[in-house]
Amino acid sequence: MELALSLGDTPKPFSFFQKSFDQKSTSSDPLIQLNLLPSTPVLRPHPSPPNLRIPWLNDALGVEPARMSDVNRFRLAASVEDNTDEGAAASSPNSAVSSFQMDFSIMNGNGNAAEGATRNSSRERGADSDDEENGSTRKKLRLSKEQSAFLEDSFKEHTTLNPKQKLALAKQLNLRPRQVEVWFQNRRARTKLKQTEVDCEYLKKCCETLTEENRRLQKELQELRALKTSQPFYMQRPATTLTMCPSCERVATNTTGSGAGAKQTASITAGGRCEQ
DNA sequence: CCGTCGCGTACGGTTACTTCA
DNA sequence: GTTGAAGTAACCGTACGCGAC
Repeated sequence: MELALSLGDTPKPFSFFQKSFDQKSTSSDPLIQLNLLPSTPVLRPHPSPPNLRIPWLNDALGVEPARMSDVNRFRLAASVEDNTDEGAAASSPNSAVSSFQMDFSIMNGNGNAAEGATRNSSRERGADSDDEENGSTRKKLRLSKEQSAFLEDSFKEHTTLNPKQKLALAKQLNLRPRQVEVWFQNRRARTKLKQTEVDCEYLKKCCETLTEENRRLQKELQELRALKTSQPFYMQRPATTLTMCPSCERVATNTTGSGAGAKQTASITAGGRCEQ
């Protein structure tokens, strides 16, 4: 039995980010890709919102910037300074995303406007009262489906982010770089957890197979012993040895003569292979 | 060349919050 | 309306790599 772990398509080159970011590539990132998810085309339109703009991609494609009307946009003004926690790189004039805006208004899960409003309000609350106010309480805001989907897409491209990529993503999704960072950390953890579950399942199957094989061998051994006791004339026959065939792993007799006993199992040739 | 210091980041573990049945 | 489980954003402590000194 062979159970190969194939958890996704072959690792793709990091074309997505690499295009616009430093061509020299921050090679400090080991490219280990665990694709547990079904393989998906890199530039598929779904589930990314239609007017979600990938700056380094859309710039190349000549796509118009989208307007942003999601509650998260309220963070935008602040987020520019907000990037204080990650340095000022985000406000770099060379940043490909400096003028980027996005529109999350079309989304909000399940098409449920009320739920969306609720989510948004809670998110807005969290966002508005973010780190500035009381740094003591932990705020947890739910990422929108579109934000999550976009992060997922990015994750499929690369499971780790260099600072530029992080800033760009943060800006694009109107999140703090720290949020993007945390999301990727958690996502890697989830991937690893899933991988562990898959491994466990595989080992479990292996265990079952070995148990079954053991049962079969025990039974075979028992039969051979029974055969031996029921046919005492064996003792008078020339010496017979039991040999395991290396190719088919079946027990075979290696006897110097022929007889009733030899019919029960295969015989081993000089080359050590059985002849069945 | 070697030690160490600071910085950034990844990771494992945990907590706190949200959602849903 | 309440509750428990599941999912996940956020945090903490630690380890490691890397460049500067």
